[in-house]
Amino acid sequence: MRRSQSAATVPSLLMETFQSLLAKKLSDALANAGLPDAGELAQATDPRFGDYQTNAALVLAKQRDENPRDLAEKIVARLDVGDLCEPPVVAGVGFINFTLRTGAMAEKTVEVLRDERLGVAEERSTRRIVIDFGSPNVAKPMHVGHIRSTVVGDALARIAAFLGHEVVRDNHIGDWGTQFGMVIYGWKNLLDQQALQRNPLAEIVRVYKETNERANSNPQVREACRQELVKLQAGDKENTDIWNECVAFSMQDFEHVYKLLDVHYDLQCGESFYHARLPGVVERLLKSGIAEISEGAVVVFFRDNPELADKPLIIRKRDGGFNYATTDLATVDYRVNDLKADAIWYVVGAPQILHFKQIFEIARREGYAADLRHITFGSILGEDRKLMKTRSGENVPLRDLLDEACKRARKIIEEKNPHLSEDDKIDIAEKIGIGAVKYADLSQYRMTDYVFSWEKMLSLHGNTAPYLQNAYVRVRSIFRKAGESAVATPLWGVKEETGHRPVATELTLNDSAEINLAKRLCQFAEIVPQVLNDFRPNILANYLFELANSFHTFYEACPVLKSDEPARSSRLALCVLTGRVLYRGLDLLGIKVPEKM
RNA sequence: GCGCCCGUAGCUCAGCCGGAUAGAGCAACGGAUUUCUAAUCCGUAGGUCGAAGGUUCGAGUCCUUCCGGGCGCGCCA
Repeated sequence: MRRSQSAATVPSLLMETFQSLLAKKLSDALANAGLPDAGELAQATDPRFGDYQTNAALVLAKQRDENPRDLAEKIVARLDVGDLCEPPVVAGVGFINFTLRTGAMAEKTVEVLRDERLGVAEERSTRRIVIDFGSPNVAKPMHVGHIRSTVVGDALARIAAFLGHEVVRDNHIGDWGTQFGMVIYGWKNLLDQQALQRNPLAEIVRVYKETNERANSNPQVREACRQELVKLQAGDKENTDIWNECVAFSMQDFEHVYKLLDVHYDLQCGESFYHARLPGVVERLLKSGIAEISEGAVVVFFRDNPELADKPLIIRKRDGGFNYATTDLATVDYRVNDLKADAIWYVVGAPQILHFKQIFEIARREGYAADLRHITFGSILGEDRKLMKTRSGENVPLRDLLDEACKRARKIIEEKNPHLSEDDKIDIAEKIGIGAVKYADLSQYRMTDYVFSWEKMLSLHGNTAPYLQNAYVRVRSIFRKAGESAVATPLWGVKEETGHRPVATELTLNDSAEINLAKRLCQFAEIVPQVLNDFRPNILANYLFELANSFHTFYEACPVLKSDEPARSSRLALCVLTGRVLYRGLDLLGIKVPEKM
């Protein structure tokens, strides 16, 4: 039935959204009419149908083989919603439409304004969720391929945490692959110490690539690399030291990027962390009969699962080595048994769907109860609609990409607002540039491949970060202009997100732009929990875009500081709340706002 | 061969569990600036939702087949 009444989303605070209030009233009316709960109560699909609608009568009519409009009338007769909306009307084939009273909106807006959480309730049943995202590889620079995982994973983590879940952000770094044989061989034979001093990671990448080329054409080199890997895995001192240094250099590069992106991890348990646990995993699976020996390797078959029947999974190679799958199984075990995770979310690209199906299926057979989710996403494409690469056909380093974003943002700032101070320009360029890159990812459904375009993501028009940031800047500008006079009593104990306190105890909404804006502001609390429904940050992004749009319309139509009371105070309050919702909403997406731009 | 994902306006994309006459932005065209940032707003135009069947009160959404694109399928990660 209605999402707003499902166990996961019942508000635990006193404050409730219009949606949940109306859902309850509908539920009461249905009970009153001797009918079971049915259908859903949702925001209206079109303004012509009012603000909320329900299809309860349609669903019930089908179940009971009755006339939907008659049923709708029956339900409407028992609906007691006079405090919230105009009399509900039956429309179309049997929808019931609700139009909020302006007074109710004004009251609700004040409630939201008073609430530190902007009306967003914490989930009733919270869980410990390990979120696996980012996962760069050591000895390779982070590139565009990592950005979606990092940005989407971080946003989901922020949102889940805000909703009250206990979130563990885990960076599953690729620090133990077979590539290390080549890295170590290269380190020993090809390393240029001076180059290493200048740019460590670049030098490591260089020797890795060169070794790779040699290994491809020379079997002796390939064998030498394999030997280095064997030594490393056996704990050889020299190779372990080299490995440690490579990891440290790589981490420096990651940290630089994470600082720019404002991404933080609670845990960075890379693949090497699980190394010692791998034999145990294989033993356990063999013992339980889930795995078996086949052609010298240890393999899990899924014979009773039609989808996986012809897709076995190797967990120990014929040569005795372990692989990616073994590590992932050890990781599940650690997260469930040691970290006590109720859920694990893997924010990993779509190509690995099969792999995670296999892993999850094995976890299920082993009896792990945790809720395992593979949150997939599509690729970032270049203007040619092919996987985004540099001109020479290589992956685009993330550092370079982010630097260019800031550079381009800076250029626009120079054009639009040259009188800003140098410090401001640097700060704003970073917020706009990074924000634009992140928002481009988050504003789109994660499964769609999308075309990367500087021009589009940095545009001030349309669904972009700068457009949203500009709405916030306009709010701030009003308050800068207003100065202290706008900051009056009573104080509402609101956490300082914008630095300004509201100035009215009640709102008078007259202009349609004011009403629209207030309505949007009340919807924030209805939108945020929906994101986790199907892991879609773009739902929040789209909402914020519409909010910014409503605010810009309001801004054009309704002078704030120049208007007379009570409109002035009301409008100031709308501005405060818009600023706070934008700030908080963008923060949940991991995007910062500048004060000026 | 088998499996997964995608196909919506000229372009980039929304449209979650099936809801009413399919929506934005860009580009195009026409307006608005004695102003709290025009870095904006208002308006016009633009569609057989890849194709064909099916399920039902109702399908962009679910099922089947086909077409087109991407990805994946025993010792890489």
